[in-house]
Amino acid sequence: MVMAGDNEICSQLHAFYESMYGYFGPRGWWPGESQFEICVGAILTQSVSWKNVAKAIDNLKSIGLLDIFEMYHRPVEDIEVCIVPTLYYKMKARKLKCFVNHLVEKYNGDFSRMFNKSIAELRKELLGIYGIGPETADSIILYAAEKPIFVVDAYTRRIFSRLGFWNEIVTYEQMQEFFMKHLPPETQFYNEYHAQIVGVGNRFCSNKKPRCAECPISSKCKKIYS
DNA sequence: GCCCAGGGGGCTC
DNA sequence: GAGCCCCATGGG
Repeated sequence: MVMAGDNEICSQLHAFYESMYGYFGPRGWWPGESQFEICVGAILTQSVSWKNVAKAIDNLKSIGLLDIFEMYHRPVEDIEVCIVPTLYYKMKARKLKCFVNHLVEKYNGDFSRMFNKSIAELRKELLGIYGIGPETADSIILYAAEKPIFVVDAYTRRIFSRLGFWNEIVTYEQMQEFFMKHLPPETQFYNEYHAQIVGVGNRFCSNKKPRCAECPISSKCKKIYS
């Protein structure tokens, strides 16, 4: 972790945000027309880019499976064929089933009931569902439940290690605490901040082909990869 | 042909 | 509780 003062870190984080927002504009996250679609997307995007998830979501929609009770009643094989593009499709179909089972059997499919609790309680509950780890739980809390928790991911790890804030072996919780300590807990701000980071990660900061020269925050990077 | 992609579960020690 | 392997496809 860096040794700079908290105030300095706060200003740096805000400056990064301004640079990214200036480049991309509002990103309108999370893509999804319903809370259920957001949750499905959060599970499907595990370890895969959104492009593949979009195909899978379209497939699910086309046969009416992007519906809580439809997904609850239909066999897992129906889900599998729709989500092949998202990698690990057999496991992810099982994960979707576990999530929808929980939602229906405990809350009769009512998200407002499921989300009507503190962030800490909701997070603990989500982490108890098969297939939901820290990042997926936090994505659901922020984007579906609209409660202020900062979502971090592989892009956050990579970008902020290249910016010099930590090394790559930092834990998920360390990264999350870092942002939540230095940024005000506002749902819409956390929403947009994470969306901006993913934008930068996608376009400029891949492991294969970094494009630092065009990246809106690369001038702050300590390490430049060519 | 090879590498890697926005995680998470399960096992080992 | 860290360190591995597994899942299993598609694009650059």
